[in-house]
Amino acid sequence: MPNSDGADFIEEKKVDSIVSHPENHPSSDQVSTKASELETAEAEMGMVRQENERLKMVLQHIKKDYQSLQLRFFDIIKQDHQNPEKSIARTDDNNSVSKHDRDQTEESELVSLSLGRSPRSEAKNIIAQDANNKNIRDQNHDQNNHGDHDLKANLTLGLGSEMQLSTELVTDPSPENSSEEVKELAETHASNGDHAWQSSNGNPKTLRNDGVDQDVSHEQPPAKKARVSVRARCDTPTMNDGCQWRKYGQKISKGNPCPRAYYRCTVAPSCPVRKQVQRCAEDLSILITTYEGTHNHPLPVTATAMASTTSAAASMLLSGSSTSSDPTNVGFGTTATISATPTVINGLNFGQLDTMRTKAQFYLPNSSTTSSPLFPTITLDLTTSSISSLSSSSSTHFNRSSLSSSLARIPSSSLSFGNSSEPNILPTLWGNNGSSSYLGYGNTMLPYDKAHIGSLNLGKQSHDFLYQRSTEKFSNQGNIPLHESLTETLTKAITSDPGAFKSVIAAAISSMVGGRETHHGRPDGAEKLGQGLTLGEQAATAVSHNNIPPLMQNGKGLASSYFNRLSSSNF
DNA sequence: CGCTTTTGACCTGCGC
DNA sequence: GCGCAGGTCAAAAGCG
Repeated sequence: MPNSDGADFIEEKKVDSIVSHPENHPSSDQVSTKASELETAEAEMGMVRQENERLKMVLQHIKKDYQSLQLRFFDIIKQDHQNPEKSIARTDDNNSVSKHDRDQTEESELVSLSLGRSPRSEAKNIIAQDANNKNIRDQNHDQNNHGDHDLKANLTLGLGSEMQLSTELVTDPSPENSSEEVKELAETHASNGDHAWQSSNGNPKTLRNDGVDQDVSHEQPPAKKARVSVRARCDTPTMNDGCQWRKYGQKISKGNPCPRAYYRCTVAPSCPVRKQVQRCAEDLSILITTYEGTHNHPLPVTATAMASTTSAAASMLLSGSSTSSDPTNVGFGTTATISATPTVINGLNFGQLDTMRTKAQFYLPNSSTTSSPLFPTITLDLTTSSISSLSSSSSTHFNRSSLSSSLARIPSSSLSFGNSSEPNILPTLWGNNGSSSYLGYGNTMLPYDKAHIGSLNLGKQSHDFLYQRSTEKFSNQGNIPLHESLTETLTKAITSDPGAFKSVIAAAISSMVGGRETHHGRPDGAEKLGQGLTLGEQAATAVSHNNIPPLMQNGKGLASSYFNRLSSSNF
């Protein structure tokens, strides 16, 4: 750990110097003046020392917490690697619920990523890892500068490289993927004997029709294709995501009277991206759009947000799933929830009536319930899904995967992003106090013990305030700026730094594993002090960059751009 | 006329 | 092997 109180030590020495070297021949007035100065200095020194002691204690506490959490995290990781089944069983043991509930719990645990604010969550159960402690150091520096309030609001624990999942599995190696990613993929999959990713076209049909690819597909296990499912309230037949689609089929699927429509992207003839559109059986106003694949062509500006979001979410999902070769164990078994400001995407208002509670939720199922086991799916819920409304949902195909009916009881962690309300950029994201990309803690949090929800609140600003700012700003300008708010928020949250986002989620997952064991018997403030999160080194680095890269379809440009703007806007 | 949508047929994978 | 369900194809129809 760094010597964060070094500045105070120097100040202390200065005071000592003043005290030990009085002037040689002072007059009586001068003596009295000097005496008073001396008293003042001594008083200051005493205060400084007191402050030093206090900060040292805080620091020690943080250090202690950090080390214990780190140890616990590695233990958990080690156990999970050695015996994944046991890990699942342990989870079950912690849930004294009905068998039905346990079944659902087995499928997924909830990590809530809250964009905007986190009213029902508390960030005291996050296990974060930082190999070099840099963020701790920075954090402590902030503590010294901002006092207790900011201590609670702006503490961080870094996510070091050790938190990064060791292997990347991106099954959609579209041309826009960076060469580094491709290279990484090549290395990873070469070692895994998985070459399916090498196909430039994820379209199964193409594989069937292409003799060479067909041979490959016969020889190699099929690639896991990530899907990103977006639930949104929408009155129109399809959600206008800015892209150009052509319908190529329609089917009545089991368990849903509404037909499922199949679309493929027609922006480029060879684009492998497809989407499925189906109305929710319970709520016909909800449109479920499932995206598959990544565009291999430049996208219209209006389409970049959604494309980036889905692409990054898919990448994140697949990265998480890479730790297991078992398709039924895809991902973390985790549901990630991202609360965001209410928004309109390309003219479609999501969460019209209950916008103040709009949440966008990423569901990372550990069993592929929404689709084939070959297609791990992440669900982005842009509906007005308050906890209560979700909880009332009956058991359906979708709900089984989303665990919506068990949101309230499943242990979860909430990562709350953003207090930025800068409309020019986007209404909300993980903007902080301008000085860092750290995830602070929100103002209102539900005790972990009550809801089993831990949280990381990246912003302090009221969700309502964000909404108000957004609507005030754009109420007379049509929907265009709001179009971008949520998708961009989510997009940037994910794509700003996929690795960091992954880390955050990993940390959140860690929190809900380790949090159960660590949150007992610890002062609340101390827990908060010791369990912040950061987006990790990469995000911090991204913030510090000044160059703004071009907008790129895969979202990396968006991300860096956003961070640059964040850092320059200095909220 | 060109593009999109519709719709029945076909293919594939999976469970029994 | 059979049936089922999801997904896709492609010809016909619709539309601007």
